[in-house]
Amino acid sequence: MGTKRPPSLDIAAMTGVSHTTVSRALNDKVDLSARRVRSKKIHTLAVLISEDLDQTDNPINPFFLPLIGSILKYAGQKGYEVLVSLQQQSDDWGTDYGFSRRADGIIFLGCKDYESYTHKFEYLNAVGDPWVVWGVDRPDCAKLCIGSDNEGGAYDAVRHLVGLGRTRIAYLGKSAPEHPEFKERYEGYCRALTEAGLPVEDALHGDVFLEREEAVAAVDSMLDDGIRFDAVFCATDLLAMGAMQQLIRRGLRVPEDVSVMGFDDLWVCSSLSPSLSTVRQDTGAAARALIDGLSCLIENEPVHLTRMPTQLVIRESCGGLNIRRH
Amino acid sequence: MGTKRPPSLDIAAMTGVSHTTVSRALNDKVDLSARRVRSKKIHTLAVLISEDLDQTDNPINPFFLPLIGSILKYAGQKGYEVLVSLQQQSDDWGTDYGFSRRADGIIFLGCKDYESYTHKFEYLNAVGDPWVVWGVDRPDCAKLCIGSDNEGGAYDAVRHLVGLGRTRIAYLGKSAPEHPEFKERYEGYCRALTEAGLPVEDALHGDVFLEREEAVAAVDSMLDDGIRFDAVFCATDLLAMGAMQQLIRRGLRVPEDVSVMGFDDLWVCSSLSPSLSTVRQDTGAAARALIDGLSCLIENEPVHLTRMPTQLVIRESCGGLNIRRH
DNA sequence: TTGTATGCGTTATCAA
DNA sequence: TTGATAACGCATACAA
Repeated sequence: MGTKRPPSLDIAAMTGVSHTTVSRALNDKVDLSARRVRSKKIHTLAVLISEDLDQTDNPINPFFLPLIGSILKYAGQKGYEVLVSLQQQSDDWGTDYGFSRRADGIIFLGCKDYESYTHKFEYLNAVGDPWVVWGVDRPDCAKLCIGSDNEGGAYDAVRHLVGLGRTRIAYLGKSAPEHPEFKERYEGYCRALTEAGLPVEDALHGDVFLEREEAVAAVDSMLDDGIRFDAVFCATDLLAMGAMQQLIRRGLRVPEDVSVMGFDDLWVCSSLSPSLSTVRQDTGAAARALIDGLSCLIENEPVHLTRMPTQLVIRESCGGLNIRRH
Repeated sequence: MGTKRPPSLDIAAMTGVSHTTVSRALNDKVDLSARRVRSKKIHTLAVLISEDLDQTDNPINPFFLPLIGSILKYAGQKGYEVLVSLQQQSDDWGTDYGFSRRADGIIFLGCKDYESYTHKFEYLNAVGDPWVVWGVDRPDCAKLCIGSDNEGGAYDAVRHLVGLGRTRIAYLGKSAPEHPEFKERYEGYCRALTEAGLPVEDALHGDVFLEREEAVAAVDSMLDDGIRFDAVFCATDLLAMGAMQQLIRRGLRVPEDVSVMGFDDLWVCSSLSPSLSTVRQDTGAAARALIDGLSCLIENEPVHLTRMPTQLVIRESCGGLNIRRH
C-alpha cells in the first residue's frame, strides 16, 4: 500500500512528475547529508586547534585568531564549509574524535613542540584524510607544512635594532630544535648579531616559551642580576607585551632606555603605549596557502612547501631615528 | 549478480553475520553523512558571525573571540560539531548561504545595530532552523536572545569611579535605542551619576561606535575643546584602549589625571600599561547559556531569556585607593 | 541477541 | 529534457 509514501514521492505524485525531477527542481534546498552519502564529497574543511595555553579566558593562541578568521573567509570563498574543533593537549583523539568522513581535509594548528604532536600526527595519518599544518616542515610530517620565514623576519628585526645603535640585544624565546619556529627566529637573531660583529651572549637569552608571565619573570631576572641590555627581541608579541610592561613597571623607559621588538603583529600592537614594533606574519596569505595546499592534497595534485615572507613593522617601542607613529 | 556487493555485505558474508550487525560492530567508523540522512539529526551547530569591522587584519570583534572559543569548547563537550561562518555585513544571505539541513541550530553573533539585521533575522526565521542571538532581546527577534547585564555592569563601574572621588566622568559609546546593549550601558552610567548627585552632561558624552580610532578622535576633541574630565568610562575595552593611548600621548597621566574604565575584559586588559580596569563579561557562562538555550529550542523545550551577571575588575587604570595590580 | 526488509533524499545510469 | 530504477550506508521496525 502506498498510503505512507515518502514526502518527496508524495510531491512527485501530487505534481505528476517523477521524484527524481522533484529532487532536481528543489536543488536549492537539498539535504546536504543525503547529497554527501551519494556524492562522496563533503565540501568541508576541519580546523583542528590543539590548545596549550592554560588561561581559561584566553583559550586560543592570539596569533591563531586572525589566521582562523582568514581561513574562514577564504574557505568560504572557495565554497568550503569550515568545521572548527578545539582540542586539549591532553585529549585522547583516537577515542573521542572520529574524523572519518566529516571533512575532506584537516588544517592543524598548534604551538607545542613537535614531539608532543607525534602521536597526533600519526593519528591524522592513520585516518587517511589529507591534512596540512602551520609551522615548520619536519621529515615525519608526511603531508604539507606551511610557515613564515622565521629566520629572515627575525634577522630583519634585529638588524633594525643594531641600526638604531643598540649593542646589547636580549632574546626572549625558545631556541631548541623541538620548537623549530622559535629556533629559526633565534638563528635570525644570531645571524644579525654576528653580521654586526656583536657577540651572542647566553646571559642575554631568556629561555621562555609562550606565556606572557614568563617574559615578565625573565625581565625581572635579568634586571635583578644586573645584566645590562638596551634592546629586547621577543619570539612573539605576547612575550614582548609582558617584557615591555615589566620594563615600564620597573621604571625603565621604552624606547629611550630599552627598545622592544615582537613577532606576529597582533592587532593590539598598535594600541599599546608605546605601540609595539614587530615582525608581521601575513595571516591572509598563510590562510590561502594552507587552503590551496589542502585543496591540492584533496584533489591528489602536487603540492609545494611554502614559506610566507614577513614584514618589519616599526612603531614607537623601537626608538631611534626611524620612529613612525601608527 | 552479487559480485560487486557493498563492503558491509561482503564482511557479512565472510563472517557469517548480517550487514546490520557488521554495521553495529564497526560503529566506530560509520559514515556520518549516511547516518544523518536516516536519523535526521545533524548534531551540528552553526556559528554565524556578521562582521562589521573593516580592518582586514582584525576580521572579528575581539570580544567575540573568547566567546567563540568557549562555544567551541562547550559545544564539543555536549557532542556538537561546530560550523563557523564569517558573513560580511553586505553579503546577500538568501542566495549565497543555504543553511537548510546543515546544522540543527544557529548561533548568531553581530555587533551592528539591530535595524541592519532585520532582514537577516527574517531570513533566519524563514529558514526555520532554531537560532539564538547574543545581545538584547527585541520583540521581533522571535527565538531567544542572551546577553549580559549591561546596565548593572556599567552602574557598578561608574559607581566605583565616583567612589574614587571622580566627579567629571565622560562616557564614550552609543546611547541610542538602535544599539540596545550600549544604550543599557549608558543608562547604567546615568543612574550611577544621578544617584551620586552628579549631572549628566552632553559635553562629556562622545557618541562613538566600535572602532578604536573613534575613541582617539573623541579624546582629542574633548581635550581640544577644553572640556574638563577626570575619568572616562567606555562602552567597550577597544574604545578604552584608544582613549587611554591618546590620553597618554597627549601628556596626561593615567590614572593620576584621568581614570579609565572599559567594558568586556579582553585578554589584553591586564597586559596594557597601565593595565585596564573593566567590566568583565563571562564568556564561558554566555557560551553555555547560548548552547543550552539552543538545545532547548532544538528539542522544542521551553526557554527563558537570560542575563549574565558581570563582574567589576579593578586594575591600574583607575587609580584611587583601591588599586590592585594584576 | 541476530537477521531481514524497507526507507532516508540524493546522485548516476540508462531509456524514452 | 524527463522518467524510471539502482545504489550510497545507515536506521528502524519487526521477525526469528
